[in-house]
Amino acid sequence: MNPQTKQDRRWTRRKEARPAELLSAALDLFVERGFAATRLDEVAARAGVSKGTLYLYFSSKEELFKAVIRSGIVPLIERGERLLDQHRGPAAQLLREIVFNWWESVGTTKLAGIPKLMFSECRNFPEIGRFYYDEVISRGHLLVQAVLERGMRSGEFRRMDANYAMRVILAPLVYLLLWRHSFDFCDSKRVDPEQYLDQHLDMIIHGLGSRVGVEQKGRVREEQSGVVPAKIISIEKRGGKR
Amino acid sequence: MNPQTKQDRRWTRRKEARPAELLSAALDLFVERGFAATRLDEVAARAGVSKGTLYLYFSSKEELFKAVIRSGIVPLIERGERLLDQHRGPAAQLLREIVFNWWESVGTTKLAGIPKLMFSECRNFPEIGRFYYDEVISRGHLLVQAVLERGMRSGEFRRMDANYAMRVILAPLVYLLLWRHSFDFCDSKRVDPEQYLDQHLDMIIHGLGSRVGVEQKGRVREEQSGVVPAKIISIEKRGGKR
Amino acid sequence: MNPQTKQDRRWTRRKEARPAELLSAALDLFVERGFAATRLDEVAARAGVSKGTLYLYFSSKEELFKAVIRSGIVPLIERGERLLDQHRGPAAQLLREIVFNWWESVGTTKLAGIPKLMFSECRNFPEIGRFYYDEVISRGHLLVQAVLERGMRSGEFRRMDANYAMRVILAPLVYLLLWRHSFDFCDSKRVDPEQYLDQHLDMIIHGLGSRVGVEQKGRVREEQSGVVPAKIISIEKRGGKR
Amino acid sequence: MNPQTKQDRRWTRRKEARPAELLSAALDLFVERGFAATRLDEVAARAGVSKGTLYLYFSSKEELFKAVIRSGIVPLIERGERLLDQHRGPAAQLLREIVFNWWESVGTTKLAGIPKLMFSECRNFPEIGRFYYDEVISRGHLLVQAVLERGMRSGEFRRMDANYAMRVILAPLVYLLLWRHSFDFCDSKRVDPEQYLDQHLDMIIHGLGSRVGVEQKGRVREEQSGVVPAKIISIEKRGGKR
DNA sequence: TATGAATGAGGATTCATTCAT
DNA sequence: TATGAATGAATCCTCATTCAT
Repeated sequence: MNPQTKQDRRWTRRKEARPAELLSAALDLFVERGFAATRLDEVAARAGVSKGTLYLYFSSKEELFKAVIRSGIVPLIERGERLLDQHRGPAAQLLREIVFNWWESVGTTKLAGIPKLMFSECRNFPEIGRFYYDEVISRGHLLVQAVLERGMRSGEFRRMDANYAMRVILAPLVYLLLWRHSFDFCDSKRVDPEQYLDQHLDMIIHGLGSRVGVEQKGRVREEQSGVVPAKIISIEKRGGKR
Repeated sequence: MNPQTKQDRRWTRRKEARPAELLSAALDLFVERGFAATRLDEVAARAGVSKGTLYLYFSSKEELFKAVIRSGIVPLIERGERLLDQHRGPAAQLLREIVFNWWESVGTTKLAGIPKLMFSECRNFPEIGRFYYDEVISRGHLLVQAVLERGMRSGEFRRMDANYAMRVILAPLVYLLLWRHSFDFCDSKRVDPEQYLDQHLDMIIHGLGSRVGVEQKGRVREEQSGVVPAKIISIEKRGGKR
Repeated sequence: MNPQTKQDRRWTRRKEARPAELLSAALDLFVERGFAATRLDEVAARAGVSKGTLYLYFSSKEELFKAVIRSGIVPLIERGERLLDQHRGPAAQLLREIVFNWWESVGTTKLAGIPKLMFSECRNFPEIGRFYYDEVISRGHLLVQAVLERGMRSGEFRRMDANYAMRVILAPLVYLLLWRHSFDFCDSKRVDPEQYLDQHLDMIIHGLGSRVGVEQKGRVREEQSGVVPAKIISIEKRGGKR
Repeated sequence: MNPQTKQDRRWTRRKEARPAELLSAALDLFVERGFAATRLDEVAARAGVSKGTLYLYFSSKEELFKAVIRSGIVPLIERGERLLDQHRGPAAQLLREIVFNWWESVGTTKLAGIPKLMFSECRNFPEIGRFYYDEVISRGHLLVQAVLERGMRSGEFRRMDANYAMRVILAPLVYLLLWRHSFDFCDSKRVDPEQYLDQHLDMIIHGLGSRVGVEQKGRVREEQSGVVPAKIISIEKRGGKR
């Protein structure tokens, strides 16, 4: 490999790498500041190029924004969908796998900022919002709902409205990402994401209630004795109000 | 009382209402568009005054923003705290009460937009973020944590890390507000908030697991003895990775 | 008249005068430099306001341009059309009147720059070009054509293609304006517009031909007999080429 | 001659043609859009080269502009001057010949766009304007003036101020070019240039007046003897105003 | 207190020009 | 010689802020 070739390659790589570098810088700043408050100067500076260069690759700030979103979502859901197809075994296990898989492939990467960004901006860019909804959110919804339905069919989970249950289950996952890109910096108690996810899964599967006693069903923890009349832990729905 | 007086009074009322009208208009727009993308022109127009008038009440856009946040949070938590103090009975009941109370007093009002706003902007206004964290979030955290701890002390709830459990419980509540101010408009399935909250409370208390069989169900943790057919619903933690 | 009133009036006048001042400044610069090379800063500065003020009255550079053209053409042709309606007497006289009237009301004012501007820019702003064509040029054409036809009907002018004749007659008039806004500054010989117009009218009416013959004078119509020693001044058309 | 050589030759020809191709493309665009609104990108694209290549031949946009003008004017006038030298016969004939010659050699080529360009830009590039004035305009002026003077000396034309007459005669010629590069596209009536030029020459030579009477030919002016129904066609100068 | 005209700093975007290949 | 990626000065336009009335 002669120097010429090396040069070429570096130059070429450069050119091919540019869009990705720019998208990365833009993602950071959009997530941090929001669309409007992000200056293209800064994006360019962070990517190590001049302002003008940006326009060689993206024709406007809004196009850059769209590209950031588009480029960030491609693989997000597919992995989960594959897991759903392949998994044999308890639905709870599948759920756990999906959740931690998602955390690894999304939660620990920069892509984790995209939900924060989309929640902030989807009103200003309804078109992109809808795109994101269709490509990511609704697919995520379907995925979790499918898991729930599988569990209900098998009798592993009790019967419930899968749509609502799905939303309640997803909420803490997405919320984790939102939190980490907003108030986390105020939070005196460092939250360990995996422990948080564990807690979430645990609670979803088992609930809060302690289930001692014979018939009872919960589970028992070391310290807990407790003869608990289970009624106590059921929550009466309030009288029909509203 | 002569007409003049009446005029005066109306005028006065008007004058006194101004800041509130402005704050209301500003809240709407900040929530909808974010801080940067909100124009003071529009705020003024929506409040029915001229742009100049805004500056009689708020010395800058940022001050207006602060005022919006400040004015929006005053009563948010206090009600919950009072409930905590006064409540006697099962913790689950208390939790349910707090949740629906919060929904009524916050979720169904314009104040529901503030969390969306704060999540979007707290990185741009760390000072306000911290203020909001201290005045609202951490108090909410403490409140829920207190409920959990009460439940655990009484044996109604099983033992767990109250900090993590609290976060997992709060997440779907806040998430509901965020959703309603962002992607809700894309959502084909209209989500009924109360049903959603019901589902959330139910799942938190009882978990997903079906309680059909007699003995069935619980689960056992590694260290726990117990002859449990628990495999079915227990979720094995993945091998230590990470 | 109390001071208050005076103040008001000055203020009011100011506000009402602004657009006109801006249009005037813009016309100057557009004529001098063309659309693209005119900076709005300069327009504002020449009008004695800041850049931002411009945008209170015109929403973009192009709108300003349109407004300049529109505001400049209103009265241009009407006077001529009125003359046409009212005039009794020889068509040549009418023509002369129209020409000098036009010179006075347009040629000696800033409006004289508009044709130069439109000739330069009509390709870049075809819509405005067409507007100008419809409102000004075609009306000018019709006006002159009407005069010619009146003269031909009365026998004062000889028969000819009124469309072409009209164009040939108008050309030097418009050209005078174009010249004065372009090369005039290079021209060592100061050209007196009125003398130029005189020469034009004279030549149009009488032609170049010398009147050597004695009695000479009248005129002959094509269909009219007449033994004409016209060869001298007639120009043989070249052999059919093209 | 081996293929290599052939290649070379073609290549060379290519290389030598480059500047001309660039000038041609630049002329088109400068004429169509004006100097400021023409982008070098487009010039290069139209010439089929990259933007960088342009700078191998012209060191700046302004230099390109100058080159366009310079290269476009070389032969414009010379032909007319030669005609003047060689012509024997009536001045009117000479004039006709010059006009149609000019039309053929300039009016029907791309060079016809240059006057439009110069009229638009000469204020922005006074130096080039003066150059153009000296090299083209003033020579054109002298040429026509010479013809007129020859005609006056020979008695073919009547006495008049040759400077003004020259300008009046030239105006419709130049105007034709300007028109064809500006408003022509709006013009519902397609104008045939040759017919236009014919009409122009005819009118200049003979005037508008109908020539009745037998011997006829000229025309009569007030001061001229002759029992003339001249009032009809003479145009009274307006009373001294201005 | 209320207005709204005026301001000008700030940011998106364009494009002539440079330069490494 | 030819390329086209990169640059950054220049310019349009926005909008928070001021201020005379």
